[in-house]
Amino acid sequence: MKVLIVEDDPLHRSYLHEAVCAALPECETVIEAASGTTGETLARDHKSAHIVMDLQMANRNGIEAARTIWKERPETRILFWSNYSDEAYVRGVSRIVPDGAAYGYVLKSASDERLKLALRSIFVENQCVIDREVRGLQQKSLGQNNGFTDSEYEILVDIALGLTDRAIARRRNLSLRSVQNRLQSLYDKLDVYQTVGFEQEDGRFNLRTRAVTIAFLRKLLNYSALERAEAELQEWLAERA
Amino acid sequence: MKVLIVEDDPLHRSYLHEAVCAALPECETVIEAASGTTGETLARDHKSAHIVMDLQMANRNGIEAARTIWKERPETRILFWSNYSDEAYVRGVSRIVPDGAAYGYVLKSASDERLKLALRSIFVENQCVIDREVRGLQQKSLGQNNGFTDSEYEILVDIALGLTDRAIARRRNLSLRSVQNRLQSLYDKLDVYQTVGFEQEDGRFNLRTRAVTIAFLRKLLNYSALERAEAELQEWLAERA
DNA sequence: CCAGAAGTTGCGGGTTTACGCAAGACGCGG
DNA sequence: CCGCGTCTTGCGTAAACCCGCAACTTCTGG
Repeated sequence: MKVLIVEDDPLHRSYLHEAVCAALPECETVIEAASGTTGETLARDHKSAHIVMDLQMANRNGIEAARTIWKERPETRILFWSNYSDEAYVRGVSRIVPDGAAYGYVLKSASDERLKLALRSIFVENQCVIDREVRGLQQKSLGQNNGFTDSEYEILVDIALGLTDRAIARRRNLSLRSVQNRLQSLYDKLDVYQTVGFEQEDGRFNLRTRAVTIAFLRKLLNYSALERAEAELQEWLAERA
Repeated sequence: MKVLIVEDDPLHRSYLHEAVCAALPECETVIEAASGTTGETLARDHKSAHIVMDLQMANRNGIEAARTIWKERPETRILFWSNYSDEAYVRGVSRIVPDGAAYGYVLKSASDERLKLALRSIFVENQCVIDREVRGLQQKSLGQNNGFTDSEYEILVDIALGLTDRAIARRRNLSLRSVQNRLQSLYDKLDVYQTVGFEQEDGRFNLRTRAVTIAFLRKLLNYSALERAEAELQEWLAERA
């Protein structure tokens, strides 16, 4: 077995290296990549079938890298190893995993034991392993009791990018009013309407920007999600030139 | 000499521990804290004069912790050791450092050598050491050729929080129009006006939200800056009840 | 002391947002 | 086939936002 490690931080990388060797005696080669892009090319060159991938890396982040890798060979098994369980990451990952693929999501705060178990489960048993905490988020966002529907999430991203209502309407093929409807339900769910003291006066927030902020604070959005969304936007803009 | 290490990540913490011991043979005790809050209390209990502090930690981030520590004993020497050199962090730090205090800012990507040098410079020689890259940012933001003035940065934060023009006016004791002036100069500097294809049509951005997004993408803002700003806002709201 | 730069305010008007109201469109179990 | 809930869309309005124009207040260097 050959395992590819994609991880920014040299400390974490060497820790992972050891963990892999300890958990998988049948693994005879470990390759390391220090960035998303080199991870992609190494995966291609070595036809890697077993990858451990950090999310949040400096250049190209883990989700991007995983997407291109999975696009080329969807049966690749990837274990995501991340510091955070932001809903933005969880959504990002579950959006790109090909159906039937085995993957895992383990937090860096997990114990050695847990990490090793996850390594064996995915790479040997070909089974999905998703951290309890992350799992919770998934449930919540899929079962839409408190979570956001895809259309709400989509429009959240759109306003976060700074698009006008009209621009969103064009992009998503909707009428202006529909865009605004979706916005309203987003505002409802995000609970943007805290009238905020300001004594007796009106003193409301600017709903649009406030929604983005709250989403950020609740980790529905984060830097990497924004970055990806911005890239998609630029792409979309380019192809209608 | 006694050194206090405040750092989330166990790997980084033990790495730091070793680095401190190697660089400072005169250091007989090393104390470790795994979060900002325990860092604060340990600093108080031990009257720590030498601290190495991570920024971005899960609960209370490094800037908060440093602020309360410096408030109690401004002559404390703190070396910030961070993954990123976001302008938001740099601004955050330089906003709270007491004048005359010795402090340092070293990136985690720096070599062992550089880290050890910084440790000696600050803790033994009582000298400021700021990473080249970070220094560049400081220059740029202070010498305001391309950078932002304080008032522009302030208003950036205010709209990022989702305040309305009127609310900002009240908070900063300005007229509505002045707020809007500052907004305009912010928009100029952030270069929000890329009309963006959309064929012949108007299709502009929503300037307000777009400004926030661009600031995020350029790391003028980041999660921890937002978090702090939000806390300050709530505080301000509370004290006018 | 004055000219000029920089920042603050008021006024006015064009545009964008937020949202109530109401008419259709679509899906789905009975 | 009908009724009902969930989207979508249009219309209209009040508020918020963006910003040009122009009068004032500080400041600052000469």
